[in-house]
Amino acid sequence: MDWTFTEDRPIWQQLAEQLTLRILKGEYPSGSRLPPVRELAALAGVNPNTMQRALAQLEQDGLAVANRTSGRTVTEDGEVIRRARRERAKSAVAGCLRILEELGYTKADALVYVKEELSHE
Amino acid sequence: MDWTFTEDRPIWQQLAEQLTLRILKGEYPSGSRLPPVRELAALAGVNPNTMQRALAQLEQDGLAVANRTSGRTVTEDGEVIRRARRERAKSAVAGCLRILEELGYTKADALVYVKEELSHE
DNA sequence: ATTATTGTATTAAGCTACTAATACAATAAT
DNA sequence: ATTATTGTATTAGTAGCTTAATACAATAAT
Repeated sequence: MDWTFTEDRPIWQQLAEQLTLRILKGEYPSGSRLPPVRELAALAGVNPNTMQRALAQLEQDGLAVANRTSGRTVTEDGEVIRRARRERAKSAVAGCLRILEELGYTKADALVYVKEELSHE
Repeated sequence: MDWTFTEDRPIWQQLAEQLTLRILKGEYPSGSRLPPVRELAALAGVNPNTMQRALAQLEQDGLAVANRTSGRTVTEDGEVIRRARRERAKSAVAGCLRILEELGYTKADALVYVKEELSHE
């Protein structure tokens, strides 16, 4: 992954999202140790404080646990991760369907549209 | 509509999106006159400048046209509106599918998921 | 015991973005 | 000609973000 950011939102939010994605993808498996804050910050090219802010978000989400001096690990609760995965997928689909509905697409229309997009992708 | 905002993004962006949606839905038809900046601002409960900023975005998108003292109208180019509709729908679907793919869903999985969401909605 | 590592907290500075208040400019209405 | 309406521009204040520099706390490693 490449740690690229857009300018329309705080970097720490984008960092949190990308870190979360890596966990959900299994790149940082449940129970595994995350690199130190300073190292992650260097990798992403941001200030350690900014990375710290992002990691604090992950902890609030229950995805990571900080252990004083032995670093920080991904939660060992696999269910938390699976739930996060489901929620992310569900909100993505729901958000998409909401927009299509707002635009006046019927459910049937929406499905056809999704199929179409899938076909020529 | 209710002009509600979240705190994670600039209000003017949210205003622009909601105004755009109204146009795409036909609430403000092609060629029709939009309420004055100050009136829209009052309706939405924001500062006129903030609304002005949102309207500037609509003009940049080609959806609205400002006429010095005779107010501001929705573009008369229906094609621009239809294109905006398509783009909005397409990006919604594409964004959703991108997220599902990132999470490891296959295309078949994604379709099943969408169907499921549609069924119990 | 000492040292190195790691997470956390604090303070400050620079910068940008958002919002607000107000003034200005142009023209339609009278 | 005057007035009211409308879009636009200017200025300023506030808040948040990012970075930076340090310092502290806890504990694993030696």
